[in-house]
Amino acid sequence: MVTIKDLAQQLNLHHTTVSKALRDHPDIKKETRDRIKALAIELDYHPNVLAQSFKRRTSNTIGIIVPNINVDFFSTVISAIEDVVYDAGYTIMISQSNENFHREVLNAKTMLSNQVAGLIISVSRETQTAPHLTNLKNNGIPVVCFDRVIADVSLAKVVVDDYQAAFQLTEYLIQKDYTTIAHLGGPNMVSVSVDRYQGFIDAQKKHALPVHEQWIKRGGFREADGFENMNATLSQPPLPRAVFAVNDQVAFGAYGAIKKLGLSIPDDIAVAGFGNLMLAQYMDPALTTVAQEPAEMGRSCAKLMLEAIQNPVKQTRGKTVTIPTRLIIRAST
Amino acid sequence: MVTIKDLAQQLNLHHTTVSKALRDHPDIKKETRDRIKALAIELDYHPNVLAQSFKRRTSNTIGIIVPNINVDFFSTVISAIEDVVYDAGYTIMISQSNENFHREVLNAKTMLSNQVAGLIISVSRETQTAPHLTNLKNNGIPVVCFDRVIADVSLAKVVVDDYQAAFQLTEYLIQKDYTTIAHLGGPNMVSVSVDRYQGFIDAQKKHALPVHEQWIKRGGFREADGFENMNATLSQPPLPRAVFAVNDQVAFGAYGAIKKLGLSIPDDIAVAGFGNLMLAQYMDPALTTVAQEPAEMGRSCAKLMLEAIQNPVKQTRGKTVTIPTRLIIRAST
DNA sequence: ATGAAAGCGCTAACAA
DNA sequence: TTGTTAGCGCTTTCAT
Repeated sequence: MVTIKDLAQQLNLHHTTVSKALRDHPDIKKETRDRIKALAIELDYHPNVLAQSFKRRTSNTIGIIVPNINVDFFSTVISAIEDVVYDAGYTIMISQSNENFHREVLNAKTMLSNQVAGLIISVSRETQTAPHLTNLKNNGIPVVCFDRVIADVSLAKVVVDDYQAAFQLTEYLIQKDYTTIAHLGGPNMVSVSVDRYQGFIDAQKKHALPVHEQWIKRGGFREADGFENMNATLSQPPLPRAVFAVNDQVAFGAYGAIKKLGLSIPDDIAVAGFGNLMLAQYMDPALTTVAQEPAEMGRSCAKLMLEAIQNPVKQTRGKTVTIPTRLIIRAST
Repeated sequence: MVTIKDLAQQLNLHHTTVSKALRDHPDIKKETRDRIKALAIELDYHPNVLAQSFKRRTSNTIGIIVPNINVDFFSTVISAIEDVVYDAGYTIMISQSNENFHREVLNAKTMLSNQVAGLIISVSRETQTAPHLTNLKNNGIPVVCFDRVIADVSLAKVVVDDYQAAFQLTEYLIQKDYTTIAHLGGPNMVSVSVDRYQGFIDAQKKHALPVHEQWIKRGGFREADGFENMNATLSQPPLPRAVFAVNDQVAFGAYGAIKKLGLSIPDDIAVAGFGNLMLAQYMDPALTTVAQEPAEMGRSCAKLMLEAIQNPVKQTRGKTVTIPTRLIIRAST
């Protein structure tokens, strides 16, 4: 690998001169600068970014931690983040928590050790406190949480208004005359589960509908969880007229359980999800759901991060951006 | 951020002693080592990985370049890579070429500048030569290509036998008595397009079926490309009895075009894809396709890379790993 | 306009 | 067993 010293030697200059020239420092006169740059190209010089970052005590890398890359929502967010930060000269470093708090803490440590310029994270379902994140903040590294967030005022956040979206969706169901509605919820302590659940409850209260405990289930975010919980619901009459699932995967699981009994969607039981996975439109029947605009979330995360990096003082403390959702009505309701 | 010098000072030791102790160097006696480690934990010391990598002249980062993270196939591969290399102490740095050769070259340069320990790449559809990759090789950085590869003997590769899989799928169609088969192909110069096409052709030749030029289309990898090319095929009678699409997305586009005319799949025209996206099983009718085992590909890429890093001499030059495929027969044929 | 000196945090070779 | 010296490639400050 050719270094600035190699360039300097060949041109009988000092390496500091070369360093300045390559960065267009006004000290160096145009002619010298041109000679240096020409040789740099000729010898295929690449700056050692590690050395630069080391010296600057911060890198051009933005860390991202998600439960799993291989989830449409997360990969779309990440893709959008990369698109934006790339244009600003940053690269992204990714790790997966695999929904494991301990691993998430290790990931955060690695990000710190790697002197990332900032961290964008959607926390694992086990994560309930944020010392590993505030630790980064305390070391001057801005943190942006998205989607699944932690209630900590010092962290910037990009979220959808899960409560509002769930409220709106539930009202729509009620207005369609589905007055008995079951809920297939997510894990207890995850912010999105809680907020969607609360929106669901409050919409029913607003319309003076009784909430039936036996129609409220909790579980995971996966198809299998939806299948299992829907089976449980179906085995305890009376049956609800509609089901609101915490996300689309869970709704797909519910489809399986309902169809297995030979019941019709939506004639016997209507189903609504949350997230608008690509699959949702192709299901039979197509699934009513809430679009979350993950690309928009990613862009917001990236912008917020770049802002925080450029503004290390105020660091957009606790700033929260809410991305609008869209109710998408399809044949399943 | 606390450094080894801080630790050294507090313990009245030299920082090199601390450095050795933290790395369990046998020079340092157990008692001193324990004192040092205890203080390191107490002060929440984190090694500056950038400084370490800078010194070692290589990082613990493995670069990944893909056309787009937000494609189920790629995100699954990446997820598997991360799982494997994480256990070996590596992190991953990702960038997207967005199917653009120029950007891919820049990405590769960035990876080089960042002193990545290795690069794993699936090339853009515009990429036909590999100087940017051999350049990395020449700088001692191992390169592993996967799925979409470049014919260059010096690069390690992880692929599926696209030719063989397409051949097998085509034979299956023929054996089902679909004797007139159209092809919705991918871009001209991409390895997977070419190989799948050739398998398709050769299987027909083997069974002495004539190949009709008007049933061979070329295009992109997206749903819209499939829709467009299928429309073109449908507008020029006679119609084929079956269609083999270069991938599942293109097959989905074909579904749209066929259904729009009120034709039935598979009664009027059978459809087969390639890739086994999650969607494929949910389509109506469920899509016959070829499973590619992306997670398996990812694990192979990671293993090959770790091997190459540990073995910088032979560097697994041009070694090729072929991942088996599975023909998945569903209702669309 | 250019050069010299110093140092970022760490490790390796050598000295005590 | 511990300490000293030197240097990775780069940038910043100060001298020439």
